[in-house]
Amino acid sequence: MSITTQPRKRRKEDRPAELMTAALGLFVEKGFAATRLEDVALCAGVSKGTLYLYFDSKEALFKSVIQEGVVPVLVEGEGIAARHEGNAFELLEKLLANWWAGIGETNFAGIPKLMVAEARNFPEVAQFYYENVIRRGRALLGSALERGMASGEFARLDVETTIDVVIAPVLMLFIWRYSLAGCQSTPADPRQYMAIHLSLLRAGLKGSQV
Amino acid sequence: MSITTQPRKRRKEDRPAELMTAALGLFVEKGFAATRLEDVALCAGVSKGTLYLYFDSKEALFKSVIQEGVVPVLVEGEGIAARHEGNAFELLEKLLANWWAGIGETNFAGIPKLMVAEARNFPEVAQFYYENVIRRGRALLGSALERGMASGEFARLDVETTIDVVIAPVLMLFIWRYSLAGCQSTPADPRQYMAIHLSLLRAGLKGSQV
Amino acid sequence: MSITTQPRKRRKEDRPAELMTAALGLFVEKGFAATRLEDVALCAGVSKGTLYLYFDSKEALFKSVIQEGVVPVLVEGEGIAARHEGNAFELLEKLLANWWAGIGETNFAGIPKLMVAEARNFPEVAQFYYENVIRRGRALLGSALERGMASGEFARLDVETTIDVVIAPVLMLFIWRYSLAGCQSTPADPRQYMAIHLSLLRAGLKGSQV
Amino acid sequence: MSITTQPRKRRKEDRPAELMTAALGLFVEKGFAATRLEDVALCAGVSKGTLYLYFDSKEALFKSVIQEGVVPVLVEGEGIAARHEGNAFELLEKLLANWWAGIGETNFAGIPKLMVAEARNFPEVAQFYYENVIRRGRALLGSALERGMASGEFARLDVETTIDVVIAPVLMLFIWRYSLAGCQSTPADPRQYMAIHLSLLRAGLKGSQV
DNA sequence: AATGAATGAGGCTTCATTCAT
DNA sequence: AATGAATGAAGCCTCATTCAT
Repeated sequence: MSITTQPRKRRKEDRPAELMTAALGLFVEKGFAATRLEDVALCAGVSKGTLYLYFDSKEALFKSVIQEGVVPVLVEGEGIAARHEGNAFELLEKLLANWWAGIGETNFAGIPKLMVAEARNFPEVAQFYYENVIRRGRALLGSALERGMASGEFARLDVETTIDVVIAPVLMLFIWRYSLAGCQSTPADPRQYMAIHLSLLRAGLKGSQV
Repeated sequence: MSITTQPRKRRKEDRPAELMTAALGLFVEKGFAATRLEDVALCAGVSKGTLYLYFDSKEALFKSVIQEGVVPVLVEGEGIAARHEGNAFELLEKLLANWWAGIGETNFAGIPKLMVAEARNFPEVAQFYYENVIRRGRALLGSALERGMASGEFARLDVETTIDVVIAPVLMLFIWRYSLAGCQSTPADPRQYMAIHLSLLRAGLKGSQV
Repeated sequence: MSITTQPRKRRKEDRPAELMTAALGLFVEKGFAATRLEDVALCAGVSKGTLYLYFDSKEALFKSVIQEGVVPVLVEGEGIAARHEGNAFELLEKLLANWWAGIGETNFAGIPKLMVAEARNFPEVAQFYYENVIRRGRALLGSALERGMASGEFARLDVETTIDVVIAPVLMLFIWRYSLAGCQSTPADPRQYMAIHLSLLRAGLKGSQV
Repeated sequence: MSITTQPRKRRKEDRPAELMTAALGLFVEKGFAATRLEDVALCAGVSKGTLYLYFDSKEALFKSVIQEGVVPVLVEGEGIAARHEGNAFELLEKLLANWWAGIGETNFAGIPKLMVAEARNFPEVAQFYYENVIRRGRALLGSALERGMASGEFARLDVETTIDVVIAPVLMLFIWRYSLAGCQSTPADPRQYMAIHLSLLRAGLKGSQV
């Protein structure tokens, strides 16, 4: 009939996402252990018990947050790579920009910090994250680097390690934002940070020919 | 006069350091919240109560671990910079190599991960860390970059942001080691990682003249 | 007119009985506290909320299970006693056999265990059970014993206490079945158990004359 | 020095026993689920946390209560049987009297009720109880019965089942005391109850010869 | 009549902290 | 200085109960 939001029915379907959003916000803010489920519930506007209608335990909630939160972001990047036709460095730029834009505006940007902090306490989750996010993201970057090396646009370097070096400053950008940002220890202007990172890469990766 | 001189006396003086070493190991392994003081004590071979003879609280222990653990490392770097006479990039190389060598072999390398994970839960400690480690380390790097820019060896870039970009891969190297290393998601060969980082920097920072 | 007459209507009237049957099964299996209403509902094929349409609370359900479940069984025994014409021991045999047969095949046999376990937590229910089941059952047995003592068939013993002794092995038979039966700690052959009990009674109760 | 009870040291050794005594009292009174650890602690004069210095969990406490509480009682009985020289029925009398006296004065008498109520919820404990208490107790009784049957003092009956019948009234005596005693549904005079039980047995077991 | 999502009180358990020895 | 038994606040989790649909 009207737009009035059948509050009951709609809730049922949206609840898990609402809860995971609330949980993500607190997990990236305080870490897993220091986050109280009561606060997650409060933050989502429900009671403590409601969490257990959708998640078996605090740990299960944590896993879900990680597992649901990050995979979609990579799909977009894979699409960009598939459609790209210009040179390799332009692809790199696009990928990094997209990654930064797509994640950087949301709390998903806090997941790297969260994984870094909790990987050892949740080996299963770390394994999942490695298989489904890290490995896939690296493959994406690696294909761009190899494209450039094949065409002579980039110098020949060890690809795997170059991926590490290329990706590290972007990860740190996100990590800083969720850790020491309060101490003004973070790049004041992320755009400039990315620009310099890319300018270093442009010159640093350059191969023998154009 | 044997080598085992006054084992008692020595013990007493070493206690705080022993406790901090044990604590560091567990903190960087499991994080602050997930570390139990009982395990710290066990690890140091003392009883739980003994910890409180030397530290007022778990948080005080944490602060001490951070505060005592990292400052000394910087002094060495400052000495290197003061004595250096070659070109700026060689200084950069020395500083990064020294930092990596001096910290990389010990659990101090886990402190960046620890700070990243706990900065928001312990703003005071983060502030201390920022003032005494980050700011000082950045000043060190910044002076090397400025030296190179002044001489025309490096291109002119925003110094503060360039520091971020230069330092990020080194920080990530340490962070990886204490988080996802178990998933083989860490650079297999740190030396090569550092080499590529430096090679990218060498070309990327290069200014108009030598 | 088929046999499946008005399935709706019938359902409605049977609900309480269905729920009580489900509850009895779980109560005698796990005890009152360890039985979850959700499981009772599941077991009866309804939702949790439906239970509250018929019973005010878990305790009310418990009371109903006890109260509805056992009284009918005694009526039959009272009828047997009223109609009996032979000697006292034959009546005893009939009563015990009937009791065992009438209860032993259903989950009602679990009620003694249930009452034993929960009597102290639910004094009201215990009181009800005592007034309506125990007292009545004892009166039945007592009249048989007194009949035998009056005729000289049985020796003169304290009637109340003799009732206890006569009834205890039968109660234990039921209790065992619902507790340690899994450990093969229960009489393997209830029929033989009852036979021996009766044979001991026959000789033990015997008075000066037949 | 003096009798003054080094409260600290002595405590350490006595605590488990104190806690188990308190727990036994509440378990037999209210059952496992309905007993709150806070009450156990209160009852033992300690705090909630102290329980966990000695027992891993509520269930572990339960197991300990059962396991520590009952075995010693059987040893005495086995000694009596070994030393007995009279006829079989006198041995039976001694065993039952000893069992009743040794257990009947303490809360251990509540353990049969406890096991009956919880056996299905704690199969491990039930198994332990069966192996270490029931089986052993039955062996004891069985040897007395067999001695009597061999000498012709007792009639030949199925031994295992006869054990059940002999033991059931004693078990019920204890069970009653911890369940429906409040309803005056328990034998008013346990001594008379035992006397009648034994008198029924004496006549009922009697064999062809004396 | 029936549902099942939501609630929140209550219990088990952990662990930083204290203190008598 | 050192111990380790004891504490109790705090958090996770369960489940009887409610109520809008």
